[in-house]
Amino acid sequence: MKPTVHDIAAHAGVSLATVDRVLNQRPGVRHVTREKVENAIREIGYVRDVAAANLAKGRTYSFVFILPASNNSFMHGLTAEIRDAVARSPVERTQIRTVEVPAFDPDALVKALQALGAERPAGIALVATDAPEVVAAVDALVRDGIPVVTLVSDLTGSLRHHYAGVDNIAAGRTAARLLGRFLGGAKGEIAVLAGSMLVRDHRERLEGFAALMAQEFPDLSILPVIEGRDDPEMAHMLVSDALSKNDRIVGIYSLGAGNRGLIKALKAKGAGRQVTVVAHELTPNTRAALLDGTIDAILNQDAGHEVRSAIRVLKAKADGLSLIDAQERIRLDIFLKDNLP
Amino acid sequence: MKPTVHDIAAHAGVSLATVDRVLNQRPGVRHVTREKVENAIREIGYVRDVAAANLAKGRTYSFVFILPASNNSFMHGLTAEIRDAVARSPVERTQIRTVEVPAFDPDALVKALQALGAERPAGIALVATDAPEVVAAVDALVRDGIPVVTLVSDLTGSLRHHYAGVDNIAAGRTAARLLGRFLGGAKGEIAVLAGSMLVRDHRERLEGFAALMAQEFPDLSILPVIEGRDDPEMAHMLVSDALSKNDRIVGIYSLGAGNRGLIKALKAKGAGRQVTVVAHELTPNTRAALLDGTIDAILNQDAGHEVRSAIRVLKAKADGLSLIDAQERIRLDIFLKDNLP
DNA sequence: GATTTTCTGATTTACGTACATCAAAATTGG
DNA sequence: CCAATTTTGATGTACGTAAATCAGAAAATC
Repeated sequence: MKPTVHDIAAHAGVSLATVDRVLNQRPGVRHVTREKVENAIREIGYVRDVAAANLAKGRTYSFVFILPASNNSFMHGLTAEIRDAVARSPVERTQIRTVEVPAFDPDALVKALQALGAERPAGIALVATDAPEVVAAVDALVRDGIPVVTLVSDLTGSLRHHYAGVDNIAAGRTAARLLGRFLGGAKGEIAVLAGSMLVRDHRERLEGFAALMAQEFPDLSILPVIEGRDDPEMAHMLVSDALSKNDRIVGIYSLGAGNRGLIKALKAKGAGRQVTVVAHELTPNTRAALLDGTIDAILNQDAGHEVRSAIRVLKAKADGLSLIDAQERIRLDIFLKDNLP
Repeated sequence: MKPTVHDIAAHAGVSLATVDRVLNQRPGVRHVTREKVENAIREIGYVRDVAAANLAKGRTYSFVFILPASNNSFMHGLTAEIRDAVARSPVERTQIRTVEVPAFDPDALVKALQALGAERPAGIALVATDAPEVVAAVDALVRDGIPVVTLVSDLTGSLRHHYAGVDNIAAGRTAARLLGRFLGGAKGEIAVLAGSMLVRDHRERLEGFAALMAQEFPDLSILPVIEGRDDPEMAHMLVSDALSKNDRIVGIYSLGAGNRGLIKALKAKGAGRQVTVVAHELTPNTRAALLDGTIDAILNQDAGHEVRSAIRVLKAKADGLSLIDAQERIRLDIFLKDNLP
């Protein structure tokens, strides 16, 4: 049978109350007594029954998700996943609230973080905007004992407990290898469509992409990055333009959102041409384009997995429990026509 | 606040005991009363607190995993993951036991299933061998009310509650597309190395592979399947032989285990040749080969995810809870050099 | 040695559910 | 209508932990 608090008490020769004081780090226990109890815990291999503990505490975890108010498919998907999690939340003793902040606006994010610090939620998940003041705000929360995880976009150099997102440098490298291999030794130029180079994940993807291209596919040269601001209209215009002006373009890497415009441009201009395309994020648009051959491969991060992972991590941190690392690793999904979910 | 059994009782105007009788389908409740209670449950949106319920029941789920006694890296990885799950099991109120049966032996599997039926575990996960008598044995268990999930290899036509594994036809198609695209329009022949065509997953992979090859890459022809029985020695010999005899081989699809032999053969013979290779299952061997360029892509199923998913599903079935479908979908991971975990 | 302060023990209630028992009420059969 | 039966109510205990109270013991202070 699993050992209980009573077993600890018996084994350590102390009372239940003392065991409780030690377990829940309440004051009023002499050092020697505390050690006796801790030894007993170790010796009989006690593990707290979290379910019973939470039942007793009547605890509900209140988590907050801070999201940028971006209007693209990926963010819509993300909020949908959070909604689903909210729907499940009563069962899991969690209470999840989302806060929207203007996108790419460090100050607004900092304000939101500071406001949250005052209410002391059981945990915070945020899509980070990469700026020193945000790092400082996050660090302040962490020092204050509030679990913080970054979602989708990380905050390097901060004390955040965990990052629930993909390795974007690896994603860029993977995209480069796919494009390079699919092009099978052809010479030519590669266009890169990004949202904005101000966003860390986009920068990182480009960095990985460019590095691997230079290293392994020297016959393919990368054109100056097209910044479409994740906007379909703008992407459409810019890509159309590039394809008309430059007929040496053999491949395109779309590392941001706004793929609707890219696809439209490809369908119009691509008729007579053979352009190999690798894009990010599986959405209804990119899925259709993959199936009809406009796009050759899609790199994806599973928003549902990210949200669930973030919640699991926050919960574990709040309870002081350990994680199954492999389970919390967010994978970079590669989708071809044939392995779509 | 979350409604409790007391709220149901108050709302339905009955006693707690009656609510309990309805909730746990105990006898002795008139039809009309039962309906009153059920309506109340629906109206106030009661959901049973599973943690509290299990605490009260003192319940521990006893699950059994039935595994083939195969000696390859994938199965070793799978058993390692199960071991990890066993280590975590006390925390999750589960008790997991594994049973080994001879590989590819339907009769042995049926015997094991029947023996288990007698002890009525809370759930069974099995790596299925595809045979009618196994289907019958599984169906008998399911009819008897025992949750059953298939792991890694499915049992089509059976009543199993769930399959925790990848879509092997899609895997074969994906392999074909990768090989075809990587070969970039080259003409030539493709060798296929399988374990045995008696195993359903291998058959399905081949089926998907052949279908897509024929359809989209007519310049690549598939050679008769090499059956290496998932044995490194045998695979080594057969592949070496094939490579020596046939210099039109430009690609290899290894859809089973025993990749150690394949890699050895490729390293010996491949020096002067350019053979594109897609293999299944990420193991220390295949990982090294991917990194050194001997293998070009690895298709993988995450054994850890499969095991955890199987346990979650069994638990949900045992509790009569619903699942998050997306979470239980086992993905086909595609690994290139750059996105290895 | 008396007094204050710091620890420790004993005990109780609570969380939400399961399960058992016994008595009381309602229903059914004859 | 009475007896037999079925249905319902009232109540208590249990699961493993948290948290609180209060009394008593031990240690520290003077």
